[in-house]
Amino acid sequence: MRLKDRITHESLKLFSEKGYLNTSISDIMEAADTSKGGFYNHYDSKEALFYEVLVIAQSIWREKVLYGLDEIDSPSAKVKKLLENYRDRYLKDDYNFPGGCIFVTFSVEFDDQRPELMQKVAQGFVGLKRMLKNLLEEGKERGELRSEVNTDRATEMIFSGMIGSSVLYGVDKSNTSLDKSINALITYLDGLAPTDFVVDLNVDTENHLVEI
Amino acid sequence: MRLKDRITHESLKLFSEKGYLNTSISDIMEAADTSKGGFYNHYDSKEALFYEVLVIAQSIWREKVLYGLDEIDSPSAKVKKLLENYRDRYLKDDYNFPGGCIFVTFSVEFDDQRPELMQKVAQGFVGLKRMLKNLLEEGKERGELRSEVNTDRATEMIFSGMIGSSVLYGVDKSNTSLDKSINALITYLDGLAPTDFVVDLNVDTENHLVEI
DNA sequence: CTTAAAAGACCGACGGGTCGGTCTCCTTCA
DNA sequence: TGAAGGAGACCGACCCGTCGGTCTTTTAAG
Repeated sequence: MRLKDRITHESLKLFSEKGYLNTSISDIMEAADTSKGGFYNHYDSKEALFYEVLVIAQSIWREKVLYGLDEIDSPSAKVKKLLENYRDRYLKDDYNFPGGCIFVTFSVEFDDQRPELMQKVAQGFVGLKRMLKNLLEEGKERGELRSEVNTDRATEMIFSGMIGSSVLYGVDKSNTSLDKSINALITYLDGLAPTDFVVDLNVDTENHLVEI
Repeated sequence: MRLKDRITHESLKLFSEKGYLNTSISDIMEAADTSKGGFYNHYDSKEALFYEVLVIAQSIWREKVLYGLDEIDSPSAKVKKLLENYRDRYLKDDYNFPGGCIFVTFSVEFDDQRPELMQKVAQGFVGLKRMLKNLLEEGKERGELRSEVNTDRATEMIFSGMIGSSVLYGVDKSNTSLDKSINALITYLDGLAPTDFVVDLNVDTENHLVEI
């Protein structure tokens, strides 16, 4: 692995653990086993490194979270797969993001403080939310979601649930509690389907509508 | 306002905006209009200040978020009121927390980095989650929630939704989008009630069960 | 031998924290 | 009653370490 790649990769990990502001260049130098000269030979400044790392992080995010989605036709199954990927392939990815979701870390440390950096990070959030919204809309059109489901509110639930889950995963670093919170979102999504779609809703009692 | 109170109050605000690690004592000195001597006359260290500010933040949180709950008998109405308080009285409280939820900020900057500080913050999360769980359990026992509702999953949804909402509020600082995400949680909560409880579900089409 | 990569000495700014000192106000005793 | 004394709030110069960043020197590959 070339030095430049070592620097970006170690920065990715350190930023996800400590954030950008609290990671010093000496931290990065040590992790990448290099020196000031080695670092500044490849990057003009810490901020230049940030922008490059952000782009890399976004591309890894896409590769992890959107994995296998294009092989799925059903929009609601796509959302489900996205949540599973988010849980298993992205948040649990210790190799790239040992400190949890790097975008959440960035957004918390940059708001009120570094609006120019914040903006770049926020774009990713907007994109994810729009994607969720579009998938749910399309799922509703196809009859995969009940007709009275409000897709705006469902998007809010899933989106804020994803962000909240990753914050809480950072707090306790417990795989089982991450599974619980993402699985709650998946069950919620399943619950939006029409009753004749429900095959594995796994609620306490099954299908109370029939009982009425 | 005495100097010590000015210091704690300004620290509260600065910590909520910039976090603990990225707030310097000079920032605090400037905001509280004092000097090194003035600061260290009241606090032994920056960390000692942190613990005091944390306790104050928690007591303000309780006062804001639990306001009026003891006058309510119904557990599910308590959860609803809590969410409204969280939205209107806590997150929008610019006087004390101009940077949004201080606990989220702390938890993101401390995980992987300052476990001893993290622990104190995490206790608050545990307490809130347990409170939500207990209220939903009790609501279910009283028949305010449908019998097939899984209170564990419902707790996950509301809890992670609250955390996610406050992160996203920090990102865009928009009252309307905060309202949207918290209102989605409230609507979700309403949706857990038995059908004969539903009076203002305000979904797109009303009460599809009747139609069947 | 050339040249790009990497090393590390060095710089000024700023971090948390210390310390000698001043100023104000309250106590105390003639 | 009023001057002496003492306590503690507050000030700011200073300490040492670390920050991001620069620059010259050394290394090593072609």
